[in-house]
Amino acid sequence: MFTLDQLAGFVAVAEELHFGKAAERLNMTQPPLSRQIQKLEKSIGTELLERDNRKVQLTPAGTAFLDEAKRLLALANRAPITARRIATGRSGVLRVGFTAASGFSILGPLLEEIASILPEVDIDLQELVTGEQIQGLLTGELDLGLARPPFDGQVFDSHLLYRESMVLAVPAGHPLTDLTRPVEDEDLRDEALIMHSPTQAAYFYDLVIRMHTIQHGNVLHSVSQILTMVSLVAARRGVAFVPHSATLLAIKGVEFLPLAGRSSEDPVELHAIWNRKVANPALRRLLQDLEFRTE
Amino acid sequence: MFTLDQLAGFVAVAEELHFGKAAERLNMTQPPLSRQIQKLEKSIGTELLERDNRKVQLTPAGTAFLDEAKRLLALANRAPITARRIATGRSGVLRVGFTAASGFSILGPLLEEIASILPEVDIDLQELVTGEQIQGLLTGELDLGLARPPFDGQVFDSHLLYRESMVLAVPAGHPLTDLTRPVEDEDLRDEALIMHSPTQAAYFYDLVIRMHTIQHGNVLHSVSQILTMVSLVAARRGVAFVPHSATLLAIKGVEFLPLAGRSSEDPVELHAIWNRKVANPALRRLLQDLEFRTE
DNA sequence: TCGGGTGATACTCGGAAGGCATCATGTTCA
DNA sequence: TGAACATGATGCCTTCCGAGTATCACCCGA
Repeated sequence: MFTLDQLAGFVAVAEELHFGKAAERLNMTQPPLSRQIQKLEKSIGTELLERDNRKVQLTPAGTAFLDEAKRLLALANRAPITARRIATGRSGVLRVGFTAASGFSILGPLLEEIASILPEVDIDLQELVTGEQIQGLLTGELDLGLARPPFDGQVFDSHLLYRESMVLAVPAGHPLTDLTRPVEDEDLRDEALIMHSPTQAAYFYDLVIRMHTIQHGNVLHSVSQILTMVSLVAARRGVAFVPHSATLLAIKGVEFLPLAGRSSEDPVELHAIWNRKVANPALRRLLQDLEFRTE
Repeated sequence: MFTLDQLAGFVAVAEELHFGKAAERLNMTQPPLSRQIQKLEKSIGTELLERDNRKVQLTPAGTAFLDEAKRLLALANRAPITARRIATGRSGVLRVGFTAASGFSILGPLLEEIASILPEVDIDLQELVTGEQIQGLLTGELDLGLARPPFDGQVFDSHLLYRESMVLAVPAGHPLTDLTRPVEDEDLRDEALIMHSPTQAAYFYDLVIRMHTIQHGNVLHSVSQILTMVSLVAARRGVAFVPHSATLLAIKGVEFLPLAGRSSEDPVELHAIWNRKVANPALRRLLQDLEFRTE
């Protein structure tokens, strides 16, 4: 049987793809690390890494094993924490990731609901973008995420929490506020636009691109946080597409206008997502009580 | 950090509720087991077992930890097995590229055969032209291609899957359908011809150029997809040389006529090709079982 | 009070793991 | 083309961990 140290060694090498750097990261020298990996491979019964004298690569088996090793280590890290929590009278921890935007609206009520179902469970909250949440759910550092599509249905199960419309954030007193009808794309032809980052906020970026005709010359900034966008609007730098829940932000000098077209059909989705391999007993109980489907 | 042996020790004691019997089950003596548990508790930071000199009981923290420990051990047992399965090719992913034309005919049966040889291997299919397949095989993004010559025999190994003839696709009711003999090049002197793209479908283009005398003034379109060609024929835009397997396309308003000369000698080849440096164990197993030659 | 049962402790020894020095091999650049 | 460099593997030494044996400490019942 292998040891957890060997797993940690393997993960380090698999991530660095370099024995020396991995050894450094593990605060040890390279030779014992080499031997660790050799022993691990021997006890597994198959090669995990392919090393010619120039570079290190994962074999297919190694790729799969890396996944399992990470999960194992995450579980091994979490188990003692859970035990200690229980020993001190609480019954566990639920680590929840959420996107900033979900914090404006659903997070509060959801937490209250969780607290009523699992009164003795500590809830550990982290604001993370969807990509980071998915990473966390994979490694077991997170139990539940409040995130936006897309995510891999093979690995994650999910539950649609709610849908909302997009609205347009404009500075107070802006000419568009005089309109008595929803804002059309045409109206924005000459407006400076504060856009979402296509990498950091891909979901919103894609949504807006899909539903609206954007004059690219008008785009001023690419930002990843809704709050930042609204702040920039308040600073009269331009207008911005934001989810309806952003109207709950009481920021002075910003008004929110309805949009015409498909943006009014609640296209913005927020999902609760979790790893299908639910490891945390508190989460399992929560999903049952909330009647989210699980398997 | 604790060790997996300590976990196994803890699980044994937790299930037996007796150090001596647990030690026996683990093929060891009782004293080291006691110390194992002590160390485990120390590294966890909390008591897991309550022992007075008469009996052993789980603490609440111990109960929760037992759950996690079992899960951990199960995972630790399974991970090497999974890795070995992948290494021996019994499990994993096989990425297969295929040309659209091969999809009409051989792809279905081939997939069935692969599925029967490698029932637990996921097959990832991508429709790609030969050039893209070769690229994918080089970068390792593809394991197996169903493609047409030419390709570099230094780098790729291949196996001829089948040969077929070229036929002529003509609109229904076209005068040529009245012929009782194969179509000669002469017959096409005044026909509008839908040709293959010399860049995107070089294989077919070269084949036709080599085997037939084409009146270049007659060429109407250069397209890369067999399906597109047949559709254009159906739209009565002209006639087209297509591989025999295209007759399997049930497109209305198209008839297929035999060709005279070398085109009737099955000149169209479809090969399975793969990188000589087979990296994917699933592929290695497949090639062996299909008795494709490898080195 | 004594004997049986049970978990903890003391001591010893073998093996495993880490560090240092060095090797083997492949790459790069003058 | 050859010398310096980079990188993973090996040999050797030392340390430390863990298992075994023997024994202790404690509780219980007769």
